[in-house]
Amino acid sequence: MDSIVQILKQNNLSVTEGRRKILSLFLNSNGALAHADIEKNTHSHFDRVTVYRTLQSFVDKGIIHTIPTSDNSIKYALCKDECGEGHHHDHHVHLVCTRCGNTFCLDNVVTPTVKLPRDYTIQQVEVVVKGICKACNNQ
Amino acid sequence: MDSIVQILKQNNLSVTEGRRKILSLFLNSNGALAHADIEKNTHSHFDRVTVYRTLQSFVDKGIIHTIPTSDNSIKYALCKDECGEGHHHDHHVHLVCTRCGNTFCLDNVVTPTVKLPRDYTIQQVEVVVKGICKACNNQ
DNA sequence: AAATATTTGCAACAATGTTTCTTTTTTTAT
DNA sequence: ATAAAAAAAGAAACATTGTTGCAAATATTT
Repeated sequence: MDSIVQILKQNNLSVTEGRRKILSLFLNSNGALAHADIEKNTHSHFDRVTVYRTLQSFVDKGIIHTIPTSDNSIKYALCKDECGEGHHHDHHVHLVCTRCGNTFCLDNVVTPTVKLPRDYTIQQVEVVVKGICKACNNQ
Repeated sequence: MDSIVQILKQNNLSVTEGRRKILSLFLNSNGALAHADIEKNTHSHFDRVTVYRTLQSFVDKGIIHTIPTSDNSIKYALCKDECGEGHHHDHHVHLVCTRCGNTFCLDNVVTPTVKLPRDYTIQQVEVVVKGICKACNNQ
């Protein structure tokens, strides 16, 4: 069985054309995708609402996660295995390439420990690095 | 001379009612503000466009900086002295309180060093911590 | 293959952000 | 202090992004 179908079934999502297509976009992209990227890649074959709902359900199931940005466009990227429904473990660093504009999850870079004063409680740490990605640096 | 007027003049911005008011909101708020917060605090006394333009000019001049979020609402906070026109040095950590919803710049917490593989270049590191702020923890 | 459950697409709406142009306000120079 | 020049504000129109309710279509279960 197709690994795309497998992922959907494992997460109790019915297998529909839209979900298959959108999930495959994530699997075949090494960078993060925004709603607009998906619209573009599918040539708006799916209703905008469907795309929003699909992304939301993928987030809910822990298949993808959101990446914070400063430019009012939520980006989404595949989660690694440790993520599941209701709990995300995104202990990796995100890189926004200022040359090509793509966003990547640096899965091998561990989020550094942040130490806050005693009267704060840490729940989650997000690190977004702006810089130049591998591909852009090597060209 | 009023410190608000002083800041505006130092940055070659003409002193208008809107800019004075919006800058004072930042000076009197310990957390970050979003466009909507400013609208609320000014009772929409200024045109929406004016607020957008004012925020943009403050960012351009290095008076405030944006904070990345995952929820499509750009937050702005005052910059410390090291920031100037064209270059921001936001080497501090941002805390989003999951209880009160406010966002704070933790100016005394130093951004941890992130080490990337050799073929990446780091330009800026943003750290956003989700957790509980001081005030919420002490109540 | 039929019944049930789920998802999709559509329409309408709400919020957020941008652009152009005219009027008003601020600054500069006299 | 005032007139000229420069800058900013406001208004209108538009673009983009995201949400909700509902009927039609598709997927799953039996």
